[in-house]
Amino acid sequence: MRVSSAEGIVMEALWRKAPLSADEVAAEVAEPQGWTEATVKTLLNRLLSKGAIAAAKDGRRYLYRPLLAREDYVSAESKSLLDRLFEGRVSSLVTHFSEREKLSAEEIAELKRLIAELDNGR
Amino acid sequence: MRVSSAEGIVMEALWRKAPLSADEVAAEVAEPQGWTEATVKTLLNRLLSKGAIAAAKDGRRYLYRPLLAREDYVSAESKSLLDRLFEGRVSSLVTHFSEREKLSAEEIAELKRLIAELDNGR
DNA sequence: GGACTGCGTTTACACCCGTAATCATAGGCT
DNA sequence: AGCCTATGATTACGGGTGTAAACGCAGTCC
Repeated sequence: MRVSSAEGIVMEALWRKAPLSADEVAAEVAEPQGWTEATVKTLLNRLLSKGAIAAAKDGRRYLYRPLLAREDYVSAESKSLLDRLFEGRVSSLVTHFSEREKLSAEEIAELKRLIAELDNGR
Repeated sequence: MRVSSAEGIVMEALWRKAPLSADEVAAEVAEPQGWTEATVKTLLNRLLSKGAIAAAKDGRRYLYRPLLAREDYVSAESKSLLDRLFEGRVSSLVTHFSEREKLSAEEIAELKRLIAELDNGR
């Protein structure tokens, strides 16, 4: 079940807060994306067909909530990137970033902290 | 200039070795992808139109070579993923992987080595 | 020299995606 | 009761993508 990039924006809104009505989702994403409410409705419906979200009747309207977990989505997306471009190795990606994008001192410190933690977790 | 995922496969072949004839590219990618040679030709042509590769006449045929650098492609793709899913932070991605995908001891060691290096590069 | 063949070029086509507008329907307002 | 309105459902439409087949042309082999 593939979630497209525009759909991903809608999912993010529902991951932040759910359930939401179509209106509320639109309030979250339409303006920043430059979308009309119609567009948001289309995306909600596509997500429904894909089974990525569910809708529960609430009076005259529906409240939507995610079925797909953000963690699973993030995992799938990032695993796919890693596999396609970095032989599946996180360290290759980190190397790439350190060489090309320059990591901030703060990022480096954070990474260091992380690794230390991992390392003594064994 | 957006390179689609199927096109990316073709680019990878050319990044490994170039220049190559259409035939040679097909020899590299058609079988593993389950593509016919026609498909490979289409992809080469789309990449040509997009300016991602160049073709130089070699007798009766062309030899193709990348114009887009792999590094630039990889940067764009990974930056976009990081921004969409990890607030642009490499450390968030590493955290995610350490929690969800379990990093191998070897990966951890490699990361450690990397960080140490970065860290004393200042 | 005419048929075959290897290549590049054109055309095809269905499906997904971004982006909406339009339609239908059920309540609410007057 | 009839009309406005909110809201979901249906339809639209151009462009990109995956996947190819068909076409055209320049050499190559009888």
